[in-house]
Amino acid sequence: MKDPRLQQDFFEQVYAVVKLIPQGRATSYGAIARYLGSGSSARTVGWAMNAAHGRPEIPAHRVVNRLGMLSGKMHFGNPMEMQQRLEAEGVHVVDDQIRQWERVFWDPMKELDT
DNA sequence: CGCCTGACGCAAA
DNA sequence: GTTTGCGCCAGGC
Repeated sequence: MKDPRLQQDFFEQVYAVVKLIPQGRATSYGAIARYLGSGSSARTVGWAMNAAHGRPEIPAHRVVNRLGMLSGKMHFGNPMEMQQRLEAEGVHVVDDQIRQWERVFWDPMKELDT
């Protein structure tokens, strides 16, 4: 990501991908980072989500770490909100971990790859 | 300014 | 096989 303009839009790019996540599916910070070309900036994606608060358009609950763990649930107003929203979409969560993660996982690289 | 931290992820020890 | 450390980008102090 050498273009400063793209860096500026990094968050927006993250949001754009997150908004594309289908209901009942979830992806990982790293997957989004790789899709955006910054494969090793998964943390920044997490930071972007942190800044996504107050953005109902952005289903932050559908973004978890690469293991399918709800690592960011504490950053929701109510830690259970993330899990509840996932469950409401048919994604079962046990012990802060998504069940059948392989099936639920939505890889933008794979799904949106041109 | 420079140093530290963070919703992560991978390599190395 | 488990634990530690570093990189990535942005923001706070």
